[in-house]
Amino acid sequence: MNGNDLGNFLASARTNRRLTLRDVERASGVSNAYLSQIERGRIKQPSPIVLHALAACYGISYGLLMERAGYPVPESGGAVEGLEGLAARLGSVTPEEEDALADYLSFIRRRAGRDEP
Amino acid sequence: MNGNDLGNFLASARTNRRLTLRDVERASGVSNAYLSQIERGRIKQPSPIVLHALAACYGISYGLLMERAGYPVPESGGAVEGLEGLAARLGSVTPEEEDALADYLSFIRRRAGRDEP
DNA sequence: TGCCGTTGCTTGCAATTCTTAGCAAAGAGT
DNA sequence: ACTCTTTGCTAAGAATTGCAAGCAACGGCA
Repeated sequence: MNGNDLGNFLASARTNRRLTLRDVERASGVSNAYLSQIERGRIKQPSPIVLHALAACYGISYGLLMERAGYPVPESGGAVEGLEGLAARLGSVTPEEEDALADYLSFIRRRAGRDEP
Repeated sequence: MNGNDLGNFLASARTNRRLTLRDVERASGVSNAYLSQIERGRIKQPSPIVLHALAACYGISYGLLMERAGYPVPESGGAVEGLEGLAARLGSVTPEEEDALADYLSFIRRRAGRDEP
């Protein structure tokens, strides 16, 4: 919809770990109100300090969050951006879930390929 | 004097290159007014985007400027364990596909079990 | 002397970040 | 019904970033 990217990413990272906004507030020090604004796209570029706290809370890469927020990242050329991004977003995945996701992606692409090249 | 560090660093970087504030403005896009404020310590944490532009202008390390500004610097690393297989299977993924996969995983988990993280 | 361009710096001002306080809906327990 | 907690979310404000405009001092040149 909107040019959001970081918000959806952080929202699914949180919900997939089954954490509430206040859980993350206690663990990271970022207020639940502010976190909600980030997830809903009201805040476009949170400070790197906030991103670092959230990365530590979710156990994902700080550099990846920097990239998602639109900040330049020292070393990343963005070559493997898609893979790490998805992995960080989904959290740990069982082999069964892995199979299901792979199948579902194939399904999506097959269906999309009919209307949209 | 102050707890300044970034300002003095940038000021000497500029004067050692015999550049004026307006030279740097033209080369980096950062206004001379704002540059002056940074050098004098009035601005404590410029955006990473500004730091990146200045680093490119002076030919110095962006990560170093981030560090001087008091931002956390992404340490190279940060791999997510257990997801290499999935990432290798799925290949590169568009943001839209990422959203769909994240939603689908939430759907799977909600349906499969309510007791297990 | 007067005039003009350059330099560093300050002054408003708009836009953004981030917090505290609080609201409405949903749920569980009595 | 009622009460209390938890959840996501919003409102209002303080603090900060960043820019356009302008100011005072300096130097060069006729």
